[in-house]
Parts: sequence; structure tokens; C-alpha cells
Amino acid sequence: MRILIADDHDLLRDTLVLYLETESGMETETAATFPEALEAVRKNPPFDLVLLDFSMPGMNGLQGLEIMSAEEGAQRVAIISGTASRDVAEQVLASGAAGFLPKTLSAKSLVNAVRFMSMGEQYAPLDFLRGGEDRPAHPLAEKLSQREYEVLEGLTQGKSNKEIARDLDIREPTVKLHVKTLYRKIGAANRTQAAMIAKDEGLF
Amino acid sequence: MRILIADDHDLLRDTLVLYLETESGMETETAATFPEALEAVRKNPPFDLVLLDFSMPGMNGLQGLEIMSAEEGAQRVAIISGTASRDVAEQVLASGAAGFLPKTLSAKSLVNAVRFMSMGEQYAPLDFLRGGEDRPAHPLAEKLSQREYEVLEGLTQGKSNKEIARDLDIREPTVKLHVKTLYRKIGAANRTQAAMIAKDEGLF
DNA sequence: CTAAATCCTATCCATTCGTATAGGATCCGC
DNA sequence: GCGGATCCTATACGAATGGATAGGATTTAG
Repeated sequence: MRILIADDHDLLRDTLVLYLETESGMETETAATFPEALEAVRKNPPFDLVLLDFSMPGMNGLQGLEIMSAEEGAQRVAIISGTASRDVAEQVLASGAAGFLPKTLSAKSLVNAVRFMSMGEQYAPLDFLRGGEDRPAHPLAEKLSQREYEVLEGLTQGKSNKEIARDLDIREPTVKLHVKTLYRKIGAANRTQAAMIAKDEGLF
Repeated sequence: MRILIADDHDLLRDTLVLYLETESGMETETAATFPEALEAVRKNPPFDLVLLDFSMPGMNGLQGLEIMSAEEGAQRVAIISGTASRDVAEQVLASGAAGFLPKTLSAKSLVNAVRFMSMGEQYAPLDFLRGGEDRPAHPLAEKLSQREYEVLEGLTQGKSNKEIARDLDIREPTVKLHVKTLYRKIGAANRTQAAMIAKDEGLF
């Protein structure tokens, strides 16, 4: 069982290698950047499982996942992330990844997850995905209405009011109202601040 | 030697505990949130060193550091972070923290750093602080001129062009030019996107 | 049912933003 | 010294944003 661990955090790599090799007898290889990971997969295939950090140098989020998934030498690809939200996790799983692992997982759970995934299953911590179809119970998000929350999401993507209106199928003046009211609720002075606040709070 | 490790990433806590206890014979305690850490420090003092994750629940960046530093039971406080930039690291050290540890550190370096700090020294990885008085050698930041970089910093703080102009002591039209050119360089369509990109890249 | 709360829509207007365009200053390599 | 590149400044204008205000629809509490 060969595993490639790509993460720019040395600390995390050290841990994973330690646990996976000693406790599961797996063969591990590591990379600190996305290009390094790609090189490893091409020069030294095949890997049963490739673990990619969602935010590491050269990895453009989902884009890196797509590229790695297309590699011959990478049987299965999973994403590991310390900051990503439920939204991102769902996108990752929808893209056909073998799994999504938040860094809040314990070492033991992680080893189990890796075993699980290398058997061909798709893994994600359930409590991470739970919460119905609406929004997560976030301290800040709770103050916003459904619409305002959706508008805020558009803001964080740098969209204009017009684009947001189109996406949500409402009129632009309405969007502007929601924008203004959500500024008050979260304490932002303009759209950029609103987006930064949302980002800092870990929404989206 | 008693150490408190506060981080919402189970994985990291497991690692640190493992390394510090087995390799250094230190006594460790853990917490997953800032309030938990505070409680531990109050109920079970004293700790020779408290390691705080810069972005964990309840910790408001530097604010959490200040609060913990004021605690009797916390002899020394250090910050550990996976995303923070050089700017943040400098602020942390300026606030009198015992050290700043990026998560890109290897497990071995980290154990050494903890030992170093618990001897009363101030620690930070040199290559993290190096780079003179200008900007870090960031892949994205390198493409920007000094001015553009400064303007981008203002953008990430949600400032208006006028405010940025005042802060940098240049005219507003100039700011607008810098804003426009940096859009092209980093691939942003508007100021919010520029701010989000800068944030994602870990600048500031 | 009535009233309050919430959400969607809308108009008006001042400010800010984004872009085009252009002249002048400074520093560099040749 | 003389291009050439880079940076700062500036003007002008259309587009987008932010704020005030108000009416109608829907839901919820009493």
C-alpha cells in the first residue's frame, strides 16, 4: 500500500508518515508542494492513495484536485484541509475525490480514514457534512437571513450586485438592500470588508 | 516542564503531545479552543509554556495572545499558525510572545523550539523573518511593485482608495492606477476579488 | 383575524470605483 | 548620455456601489 502525502506543513507530514508507517505498515512518500507531488506521481507510480492539502503552494484548490485525479499513477486522491468549510468539502466529494479530511481529525481517525479510502470507499467525517441542506450553525451566519447569507456568499466571490441578482434570480435593487442590511449585521463598512469578515469567520 | 497545547486540529495536538512527551519528557495538556485553554490555565496552573493556535475558535488573533499573556498561570506564551504571514509573525513577537511557530516547521525543529522557548528565549524561524524591511519573497507578491503591494494591503483591510491614498501619502488617482494594475497582475476583476486572492495566498 | 416581523421590490441620488489616456520623474543597462 | 522600463501624478467619464425611503407579499405570534 503506497501513499503520497502532499502538504506544505512539515509537521503534518511527519505525523502522517509516523502513524501510517508504524501503525499500518504502509509505504509513504511526501511532497511539500503541488508540483513536487505531481513529479512524484509521474516518476514513481503507482500510488494507491494521494493526500493533497487543499491550500498548498501550486495547488489551486479544486483545480489541483482535477489535475491530480487525471494522473495515471494516482489511483485515488483525497483532500486534506485545515480551513475549508462544508461547502468546499461537498465540492471536493462531488469532484470524485476519495475523501475529505479536515485537520481537526485525530491521528487515529485519520489512519482509519486512510485505510477506509484505500479500500475504495469514499470518506468524510459525518459531523462535517451534517446540518441539513441550508446553512451551518455558525455564530455569525445565524444572524443573517437565508437570502442575506446567499448574497454574502456572492460577495466573497467578488461578484457584482448584478451577478448576484442573476445567480439568485432576484432583482438587483433587492440585492443592494440585502447587502446593506448584512453590512450592519456583521459590522462591515463596504463589500470588501464584508467578504474579509466572512472569510475570517470561516464561512464558505 | 509543563506545556499547554491549544489548537483545534486534533492531528497537530496528537503529534505535539507524542513528540514532546516521548522525546523530551515534558508534561503536556491540551485544549481545542481558546476558552478551554483559558480554563486550563486557571484551573491547573502553572504552565511553563502555552502554545496557542493563531486561528482557533474563540481566539481573535492577537487579542487572544494578549489575554493569555496576562494570565498568571501562563509563564510564557507562543503562537503557532499554519497560515499567518511575516507581518503577523512580527506583530506576535512585538507583543512579547515567547515565539512564533509556523506549521511548516518539522516535528524535530518544533521540539527544539519548544525547549528553546521554555529556557526563556524568544524563538522564530529565521527564514520566516528574513527579507529585509520590504516584503516577503512570495510568488504572487514578487510580481507587484512596492507601491502596489502597499495598496493591496489597504484593499485587504477594506479601505477606500481615498483612505489608502491618505495612509500612503499619495494622491487618490495614483492609488486607482495601482489598484488597476495590480488587478491585472494577480488576475482580479475588482477590489473584493483582489482582497480575497491576497488573503488566500496568505499575504498580510 | 390582527399585528408584527421578515422578505422582495423599487426609485432617487451622492459617492466611489474602474478604465482610458497621458505627461513627468527616476533608475537602469548599454 | 540615451533609450527603455518602472513608477507617480493627473483628468475625465461611464459603471457600480452605498444610503435613504417606501410599498406590497408572506409568514408567525397572539
